[in-house]
Amino acid sequence: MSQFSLEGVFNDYLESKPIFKNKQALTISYTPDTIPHRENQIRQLGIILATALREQRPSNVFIYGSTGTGKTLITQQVSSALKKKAGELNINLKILYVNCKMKRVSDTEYRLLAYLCELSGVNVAPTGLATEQVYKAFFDYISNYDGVLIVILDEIDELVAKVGDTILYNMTRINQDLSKCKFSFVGISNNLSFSNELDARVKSSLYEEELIFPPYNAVQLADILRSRTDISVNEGMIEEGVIEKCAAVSAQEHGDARKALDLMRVAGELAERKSMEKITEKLVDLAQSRIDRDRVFDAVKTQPKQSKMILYTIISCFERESQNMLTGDVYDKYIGLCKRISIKSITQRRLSDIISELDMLGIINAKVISKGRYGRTKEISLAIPISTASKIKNAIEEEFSF
DNA sequence: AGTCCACAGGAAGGGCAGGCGA
DNA sequence: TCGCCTGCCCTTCCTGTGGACT
Repeated sequence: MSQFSLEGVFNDYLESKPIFKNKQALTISYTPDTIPHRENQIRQLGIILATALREQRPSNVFIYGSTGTGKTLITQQVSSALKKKAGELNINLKILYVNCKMKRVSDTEYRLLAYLCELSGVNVAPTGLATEQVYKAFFDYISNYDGVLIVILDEIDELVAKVGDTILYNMTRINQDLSKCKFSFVGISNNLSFSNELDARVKSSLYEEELIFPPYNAVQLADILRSRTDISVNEGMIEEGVIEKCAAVSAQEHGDARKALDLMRVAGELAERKSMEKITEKLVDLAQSRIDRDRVFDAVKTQPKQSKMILYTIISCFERESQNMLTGDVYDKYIGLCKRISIKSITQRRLSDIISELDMLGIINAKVISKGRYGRTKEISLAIPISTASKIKNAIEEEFSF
């Protein structure tokens, strides 16, 4: 048996030249001092919100642009600058930021209101009360607040998809009953056609001002990457062409700066792990498949048991036959599996919903097709490489030990 | 042109768990 | 402890549908 030496692993690591000097600067939680190619948006948002510095109500703003175009970053930067200035001028300004995509924050109207109450320092039970009561608690707080209050709802499209737009309607009406508080509202959305889904009344009040964040192109992404790698990666650790490659890959994915930063960070981590001297283009490829795989694993992990069983069924069939399946086929196979391992099965109606959910997560592709006389159904295929799918299948097998 | 299949997917509601106030 | 509320996962019942077949 060969002798494994942990001491050796540590020494190798310590002897190799570190790739990063400040890895944090390549994560989304990092707020840089300057944001390249967004000067215009920063100025526009600043002008709109500056009204607060005269203790007047800023217009409601709606911001939209694809993922990783700097919407959140810029909104946060402008808000903190505004708060600082308001502090200097002794102006009462409160900004409540909510990311509607966060689980257990805005899955329901109730939870969002409870979260807003929590941010405002109002004590509200996380469940158990009538929604009306939580509305009242929040509105009471606002009516008594003497100053400017700005609520920022990030990923507002997710909120509306989950709970509808009633809550937005109620929020936009708040101002009519306020005397002391100046209340305004910033909505941020990834979905460019989001406004079409809104009630006309909500739209007219929410869209007092509109800001658009166009996707970054490859050249701009390379600039952003350079400014971040300057502070995060040690000099000479990036092979020529790597920054351009990360930028090009991300530019193809709707000009997503977040993706570019992730690629660079993961490629750097891989280089450190492999004790390599530089981040190479090959590592960027590897990083990309690693990121895709992790995303899928995380999505599957949080699914309920029956979703996992259905995904298991689909993957098993693909391993055997590697051809597209129909809803009916999946259901038959799923029932067979449930019988074999003696678990309770769900109905085909529910299975149909779960298939749509797995489709939305990007794990499978489910397309509604008509086979004429032979009915309408969904054609299902895997949206991830079969090697990743097999790993997921093994993880599910282990979890339920069958 | 009408029929018919195999579902899709909306609506309503059941059952259970978790959490709260009285 | 009890009643009440919400969230989640699920069922039942139902209507709608695209296009091959007759």
